[in-house]
Amino acid sequence: MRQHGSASTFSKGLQVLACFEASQRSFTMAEISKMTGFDRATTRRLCLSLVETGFLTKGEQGLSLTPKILAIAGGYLAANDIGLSVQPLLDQVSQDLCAEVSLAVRDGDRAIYVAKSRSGVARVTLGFTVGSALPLLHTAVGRMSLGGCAPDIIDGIFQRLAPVQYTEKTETDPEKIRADIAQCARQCFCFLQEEFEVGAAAAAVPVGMLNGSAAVVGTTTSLNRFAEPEDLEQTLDILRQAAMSLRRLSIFS
Amino acid sequence: MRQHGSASTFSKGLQVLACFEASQRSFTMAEISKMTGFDRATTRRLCLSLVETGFLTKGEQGLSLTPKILAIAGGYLAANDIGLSVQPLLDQVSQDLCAEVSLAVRDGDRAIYVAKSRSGVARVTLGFTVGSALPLLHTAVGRMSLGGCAPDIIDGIFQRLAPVQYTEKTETDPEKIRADIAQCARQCFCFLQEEFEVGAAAAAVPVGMLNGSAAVVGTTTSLNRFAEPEDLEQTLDILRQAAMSLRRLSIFS
DNA sequence: AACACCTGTGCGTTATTCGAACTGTTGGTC
DNA sequence: GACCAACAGTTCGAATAACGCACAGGTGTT
Repeated sequence: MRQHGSASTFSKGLQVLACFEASQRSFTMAEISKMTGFDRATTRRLCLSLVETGFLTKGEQGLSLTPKILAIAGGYLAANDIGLSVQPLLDQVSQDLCAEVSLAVRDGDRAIYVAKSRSGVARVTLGFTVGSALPLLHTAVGRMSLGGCAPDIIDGIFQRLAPVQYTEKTETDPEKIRADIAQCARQCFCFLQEEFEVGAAAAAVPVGMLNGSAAVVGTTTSLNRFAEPEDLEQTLDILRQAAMSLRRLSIFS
Repeated sequence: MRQHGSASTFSKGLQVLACFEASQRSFTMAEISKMTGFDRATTRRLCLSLVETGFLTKGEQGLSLTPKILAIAGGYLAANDIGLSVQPLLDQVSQDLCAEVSLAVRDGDRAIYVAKSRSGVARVTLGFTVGSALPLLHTAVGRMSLGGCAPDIIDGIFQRLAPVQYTEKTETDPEKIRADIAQCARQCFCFLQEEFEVGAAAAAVPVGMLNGSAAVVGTTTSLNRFAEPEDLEQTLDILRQAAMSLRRLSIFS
């Protein structure tokens, strides 16, 4: 049931567009019809509109996104001054840490990377980019972004999201995850090992709010990077300084 | 007049969404109505749909994009394997060049950055990010992406686009720009100084086609970086090697 | 040949959308 | 305080865009 006064056909169309978040090279109209639950003819009309307006291209394998969607994403990044103020800072931090560093924000039931830097000397990459969506419950940036949320928000998230077993080390007990989120909030950092990717460790610290979304800065690297206890402290120190520098930018509140 | 069998309301809505490419922090419905030419009530309904579906948020200053659009852009990047295969390569090249390096593709009447790397030691950044849209006629990546286009495509572009005076050094004579595009095609590189940004020089070389769009790899740096004639040759050599490595990836054809 | 899957098309029906007109709020100026 | 500009919210009758069912065709596989 849509709110009075909006456009239901447009809303349906946006659901079709959102199907392309899945990292699939191309989709058939039949697949999209199944994903959205819309009638085949409805799906076809909406897909044709996306092709006409330049958001999709129609190839032999099916429908694919064009770079046009990137241009709108670029509008979000420019509006939030990511390129001029956040990126150079992350580039410096990545150099200091010799690891991938990212700024992520919570968007509904996931965390999304809005900036990312990886110096040439960093060895590990999981292939994430600006725009990558990460699970809230199983990543350092995800849990840290929940750290400042009201209990009813957290309750809602646990109602909608079931824990997922990404690796053998993934914690899947909801109560333990909740407790860890609360601890992250108290200690102002999150550190996870191999919960989301085998062989990978991740740390995150809170930054503040970016245009209404909780923002955190984090790093992902290989496990052996944290062989000594003081390795984590050193990393967190650098991330905290990064967060402090980020907070000085006018885009955070 | 829409093609038979597509959805005009959805197409209108997508025009509203496309307004947010402009790097403005927020927009009023009145501004969007002016930008699109739609009736105020129509604009309002379409905007409400974007808010309901989570693409926009409504704040005191007006409507702003949420990170949701980034997630779809992330789908494009993941579908094209940008994070796992292109980005590490650009990171390495950026380290080698000590400069910002980007992969751009032509999308209609502009070039869009799909990947970008800037090592911590690079001094210059213009603040562009993945998603930044650059003019075709006045940037190295833009002109180089036109290098492989058929004459009718180039004719169409010159019919739709008038040259713009970005700096005192910007070439605005269409015939001279055409001649330069042709020369870029012959010599397989483009090098421009201060045509788009004062104090900046840019070089680009072609890569191939990425999902139907012409892709080029380029670098932007300060003018004094090319004080000696052999400086450009060295940069082009590195970019050409990068292009060769990129072409080995299965995503280019 | 049969089957599964995907796509394209026509058309009667109706739900959605449109846009004009009216109303309300806010901030700035005099 | 009055007035104005700009923006936003709402209603509703009319028109049309969109829906979805049914039919038809193409392609690849067995």
